[in-house]
Amino acid sequence: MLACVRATGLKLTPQRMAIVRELAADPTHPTAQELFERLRPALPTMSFATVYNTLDALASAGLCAALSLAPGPSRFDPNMKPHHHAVCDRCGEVRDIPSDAHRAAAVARALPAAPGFEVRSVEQIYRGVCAACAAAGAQERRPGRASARARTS
Amino acid sequence: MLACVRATGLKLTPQRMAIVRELAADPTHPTAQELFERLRPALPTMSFATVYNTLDALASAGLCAALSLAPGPSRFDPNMKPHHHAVCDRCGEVRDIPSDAHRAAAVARALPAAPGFEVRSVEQIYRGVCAACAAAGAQERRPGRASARARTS
DNA sequence: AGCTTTAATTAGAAAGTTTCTCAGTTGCAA
DNA sequence: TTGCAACTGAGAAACTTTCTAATTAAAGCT
Repeated sequence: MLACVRATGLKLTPQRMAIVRELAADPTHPTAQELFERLRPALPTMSFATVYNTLDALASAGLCAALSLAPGPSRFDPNMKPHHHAVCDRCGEVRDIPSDAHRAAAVARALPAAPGFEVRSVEQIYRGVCAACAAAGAQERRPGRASARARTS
Repeated sequence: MLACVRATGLKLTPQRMAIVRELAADPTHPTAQELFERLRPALPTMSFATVYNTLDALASAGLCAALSLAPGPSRFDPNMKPHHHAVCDRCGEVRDIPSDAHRAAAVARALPAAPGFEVRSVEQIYRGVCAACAAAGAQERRPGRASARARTS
């Protein structure tokens, strides 16, 4: 993945290398804040804005994806192969779900309900409760910004 | 819908009636800010927090859905029937897409890739460019928080 | 290696979004 | 009608993201 960064014209700085390495190794879709805190010991002078800038640059270059699937901060996904996501309404955890290859072929088909809308990708969102939250019981809620309203559609 | 508000134990205040009426009549998935500004002429003393509180209460009661499908503020959806969404990567517009009834039956099926995850709903997200943005040309971007990184997966 | 160009980094401020506090008000069940 | 619990309004606070300006550093070329 590091080689890809160069290939897109982005400069290979130590901060970027660290961010890319950390993100590529992490399947849990970390937030910018989480990455920042994990990297702070190694790069104590790195600015928080650099994490945002870098993730934004990576996403713009098509090297990672920014996910906004639930309230709260964006999460970043190093997996650029087509796939779906399972989102926990309690803790906000996002998990990859491999997509059936045959269904991915439906991408770019016109939407009868939205004439003129040019579809570039289709993803499926499975909303529910992850195993950990289910085990923790019904009274638990994730700290901070999540609440019952995290449920959508 | 107003009757439903009472039915869930929520009190029927003038503010709530106005918010519910405005939201129910609007298929464009308005943000809290948009609703607040539209209602301000009629309810000039209403607080912005009241709009958030009310929408949160409605969503918790299952009378509307809070959508977080793209960067930027949450959008609210009065349509509680199962359906999908088309999201414009440029302007952030969200449009309803009716769901095939037979596919909705797949809800609650276990996910082999995420054992223990209890699926409560499945929705499909079509990402792309809406007709208006496509007509406006490739150089246009939506104001504020959107950018190329709005693309996900 | 040194120079140049250009992009990236830092730190902090600012903007935007959402939640919280608390005093005062009001819907509504009894 | 009365009392209680829930709601509202106003502002502050917390959180997320973007921006600014000055400095620093990477990449390509000699």
